[in-house]
Amino acid sequence: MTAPAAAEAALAKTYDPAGTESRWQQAWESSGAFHPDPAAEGDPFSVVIPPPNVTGSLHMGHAFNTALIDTIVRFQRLQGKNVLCLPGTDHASIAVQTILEKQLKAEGQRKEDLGREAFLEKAWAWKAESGGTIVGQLRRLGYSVDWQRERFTLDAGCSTAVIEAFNRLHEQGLIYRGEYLVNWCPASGSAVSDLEVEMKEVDGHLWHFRYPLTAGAAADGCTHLEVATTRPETLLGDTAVAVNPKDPRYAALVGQTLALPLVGRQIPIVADDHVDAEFGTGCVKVTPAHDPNDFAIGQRHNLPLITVMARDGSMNEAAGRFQGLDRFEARKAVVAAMDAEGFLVKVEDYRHSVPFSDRGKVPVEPLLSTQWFVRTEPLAARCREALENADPRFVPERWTKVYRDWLTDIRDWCISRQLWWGHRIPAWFVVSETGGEITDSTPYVVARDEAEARTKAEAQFSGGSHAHPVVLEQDPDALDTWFSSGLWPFSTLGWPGELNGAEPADLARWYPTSVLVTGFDIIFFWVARMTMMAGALMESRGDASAAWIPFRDVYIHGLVRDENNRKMSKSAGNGIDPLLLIERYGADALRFALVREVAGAGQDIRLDYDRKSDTSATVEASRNFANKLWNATRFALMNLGGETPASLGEPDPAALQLADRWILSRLARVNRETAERYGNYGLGEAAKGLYEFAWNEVCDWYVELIKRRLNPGENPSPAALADQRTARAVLAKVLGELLVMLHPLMPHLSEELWHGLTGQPESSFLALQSWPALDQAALDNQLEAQFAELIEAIRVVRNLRALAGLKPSQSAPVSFVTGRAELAALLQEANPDITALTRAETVAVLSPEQAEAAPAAKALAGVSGELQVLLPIEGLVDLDALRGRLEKDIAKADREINGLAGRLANPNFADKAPPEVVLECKANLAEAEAQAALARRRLGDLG
RNA sequence: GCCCGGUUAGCUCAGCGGUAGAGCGCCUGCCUUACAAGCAGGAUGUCGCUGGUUCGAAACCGGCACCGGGCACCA
Repeated sequence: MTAPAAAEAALAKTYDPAGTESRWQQAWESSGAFHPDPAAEGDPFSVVIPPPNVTGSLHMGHAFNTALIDTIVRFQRLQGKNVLCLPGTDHASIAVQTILEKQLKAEGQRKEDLGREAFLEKAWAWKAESGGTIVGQLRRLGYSVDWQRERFTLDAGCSTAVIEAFNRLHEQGLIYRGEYLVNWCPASGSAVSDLEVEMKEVDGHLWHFRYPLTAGAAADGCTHLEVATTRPETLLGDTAVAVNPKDPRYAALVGQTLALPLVGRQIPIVADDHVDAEFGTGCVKVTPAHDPNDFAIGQRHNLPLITVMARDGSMNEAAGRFQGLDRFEARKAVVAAMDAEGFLVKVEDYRHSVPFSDRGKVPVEPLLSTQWFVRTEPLAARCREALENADPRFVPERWTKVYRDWLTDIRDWCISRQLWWGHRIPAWFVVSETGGEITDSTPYVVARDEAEARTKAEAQFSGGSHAHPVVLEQDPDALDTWFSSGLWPFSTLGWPGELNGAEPADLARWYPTSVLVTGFDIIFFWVARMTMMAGALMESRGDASAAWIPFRDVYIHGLVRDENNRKMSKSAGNGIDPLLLIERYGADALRFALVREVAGAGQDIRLDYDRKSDTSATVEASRNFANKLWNATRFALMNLGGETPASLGEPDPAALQLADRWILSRLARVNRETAERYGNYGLGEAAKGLYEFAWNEVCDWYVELIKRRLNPGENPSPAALADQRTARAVLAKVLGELLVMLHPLMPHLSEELWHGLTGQPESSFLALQSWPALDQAALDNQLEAQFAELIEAIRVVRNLRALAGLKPSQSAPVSFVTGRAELAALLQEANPDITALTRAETVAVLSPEQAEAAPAAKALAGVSGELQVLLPIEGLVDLDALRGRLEKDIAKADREINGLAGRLANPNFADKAPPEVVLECKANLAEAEAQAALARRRLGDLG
């Protein structure tokens, strides 16, 4: 019993993806199909996936990203490349810690109650659960990644990489520690980077205050300056008022002092260009410790920094009587006090933007704090240089500018976070120097481990002797998640490897990676961080940017939006669980739907979805396509007589019929186009092209055309049997190659059907086959054009039959009239096909002369080009419908004649347009005129 | 304020110099032995507005309008 016969018996009428998908997922994984050997043959092709955060479960955006990456890597595998697709997850320091703290809070606890160690245990437990869910979801999508190489940004290997990277950057002076104004998130109790701050428009107020001059009154009688602020509580930390140096109103006052209300401090009036004389009163209160612009003014004028707020967002001792109040209460209290003491001039409603913390969802507080920073400009400069060689190459190209602009005028990156979950900073404070405590002035050493830190510290602080043992304490802070994510393309490949050893095999083989596929929303967070890190750390690979840049291409895709065009996100609560759609329609259907929607260059995709029923018409359409392929294969299995593409062999070119040559030409063309599209990130076009070829050409026409040949009936002649074999061979070839081409998009279904069709054992995989060779010789433009005419002719007949109200089962005679010998020959050759596809009683092909000579019977008539189609079925004809049809034809031809004639009548057209365009235009005009004339005559015949 | 997308059939989108397209939805007729998750046929558009370039513009250039996004930000 052959495999196909078994499959035939097993094939149900409709495709049921559930069992099929899990079966192949297990077979691929257990066989190690996607576990490549770095020593294996084939050009390397590698992708590291964007590691999803272990913050819960995957959403549709991940499914989209997965569908794109998997399509690409599966295609490259079919191209014979040595493909590595490496999976993993991200520890998402701040996001996960926020979730855990929220959980603790619900239980009435704080993390401090647990202690660091117990808290981290909880975090690892969370990671195990969420990571497991995510990995399960990725498997359900059929992701052809190497699970044996799965990584986590906080695993041992990544930790080694992070420590090494931190040390090297520190040694190169690219990491420093210092006190600066940072974005402080009171909700998470940590500093955050500029990228984690989001400006939001809020309705607030602009309070106008009067600050009195210390000197009483100036020469012009002025006794005070008026300032306006949106943040009254910060006035407690004011150390100056600034005016524009060119502002004549205040020129005389610069250098004088003001008495700061409520506080009484004397503060100077300074002149600074930052101040816009046109805005408000032209006077700005300056709070260097609580505002980035004021900080800069303070630097320029050497102003003191007075911090009036604590890290939890409450006012500190410097705030005097306001100490202990939360910042928002303090705001009210300060305003009330100012009003009471007569300093409040007025309050205006004012809409302005306020920086919010992405995670904490509260306004961030610019706060003076000692933190670790990465000096970004030298790293960015190296990346900008690389960009001159198009490293990396962005697809679509327009993202290059976004990336370059961000790398220009970049600010230093604050990398320390006051968090526990994450990579602990590999710096040790020599607390024995500062009385056992970490203060801003405690010296520190950066090292790879505590032993190395001790050696370094002893060398520095105890003269190398053990007489005065140093006491070390590791920095309690953790690193920004993106620090470890920034190392992802090489930390996952084994970097840094053994000390002084050769490069790890994976790194040597697969670095740089071939392409990074990700959404535009993390170009700054992630893409640029990776290129900057690589620029500093991959120096051993040489100076040429192509050697160290972590990916040759960056394929940027859009976001998945919901049915209301909103970005799908967990917080908005409008996410769609991919598993729901997978369960309903299958992973292949979901993947195909997502890729098919992507066609445009990186546009967002809108996935239609009915939340009441959990259905999606888009995904359903793809499911239907899967079912179509299923049935096409089922048809083949029922008609190949137990043979396979291999046993049938290549069809004999001499035996090919018209339809065979046509479909083989189309197959070759689709092969060429599809390979090109897959290779150029034209994934949506590849999907659409295959969909149309499979459904509209193979199923609708080719299969219908060969049914007759596949079933030669009782006692077939040897010629009929030979022709049956030819049709079988072509069908098997077309279907077999189509399945290979579809495999990157619909891996499970194609794998299943390919096994059914080829009878290959379970241990052999379509996923590891070769892309079908392109049959150049089969390409035939002229044939494809002719065949399109034949299809059109058949359509006209069908249309006329529909007009006549003929039942599909009723047969009717058909006549074609054409003056073109080639077309006549084609129609003759296709006579049996036409008969079959139009239920023709007889098919006659006549020249115009012959038609003229014959007595003009009442007939349905239609035209296609200059071809006339006649259905002489007097009596059955609905004359009005027929007239309507002819009038429509005439109107259409007339419109065309008008347009074409008008164009030809324009002397400029004949002079300036290319000759072939003019000729084509004339030909089209002649045809349209002939068509109109024919239709008019037929209309006249009807009386 | 600066930058980037988008505006084409009821919906979702392709087309990006030579006579307007697909899928879904809609209408009509069909259970034709692969598939009703199907087959055949059909209807549907001042291609946002406005100038210009061109023999010819949905497409190229300018302006405008509206929608979406990013960056910066004046207290």
